[in-house]
Amino acid sequence: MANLKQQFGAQLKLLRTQKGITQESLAAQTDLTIESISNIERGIFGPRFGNLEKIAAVLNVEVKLLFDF
Amino acid sequence: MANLKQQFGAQLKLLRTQKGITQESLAAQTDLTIESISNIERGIFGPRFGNLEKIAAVLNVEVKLLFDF
DNA sequence: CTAAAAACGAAGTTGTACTTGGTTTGCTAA
DNA sequence: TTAGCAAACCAAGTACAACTTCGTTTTTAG
Repeated sequence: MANLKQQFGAQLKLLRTQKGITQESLAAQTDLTIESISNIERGIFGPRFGNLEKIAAVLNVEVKLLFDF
Repeated sequence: MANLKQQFGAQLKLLRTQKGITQESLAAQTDLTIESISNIERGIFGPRFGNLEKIAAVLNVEVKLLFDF
């Protein structure tokens, strides 16, 4: 896989779906839009540190797991 | 420790010093300024994904190790 | 003692994360 | 078929945190 954003996005999608959470639900709980979640998962852009923290919290995983690929 | 930026910064400083690399050298190799490296290590701000990738490459570590705390 | 390394502050710039609005596709089931 | 949900996708604009620049001070190491 090409770059870090794409690898991160794929890992996020994997963890999110494993937990049975929709993009819409994740978006609501992180104060992001569903489009932003979609863009992050597709590797269009990577989240800022503040949002990275929020995402990990909602998924109830350590941040490093999001980079474990 | 308070937030993700601070934890990340501390981990970066630890890994950098362990490898005997100066902030100036890391800055040069990542195309960042020494002040930016300093700010990242002190938790003032977190790096963007592109720079995160560069930093890990210079330190010759996987990105997840920078979040391993 | 000294020189290098790094902290610190303030103020400005810029890249990109993020939004908004809308369309489209894929899936599942009634 | 149709309805409805989840998510991909696209273009264009905004916002803000990352990043810079310049200068000074403090800490650390030799």
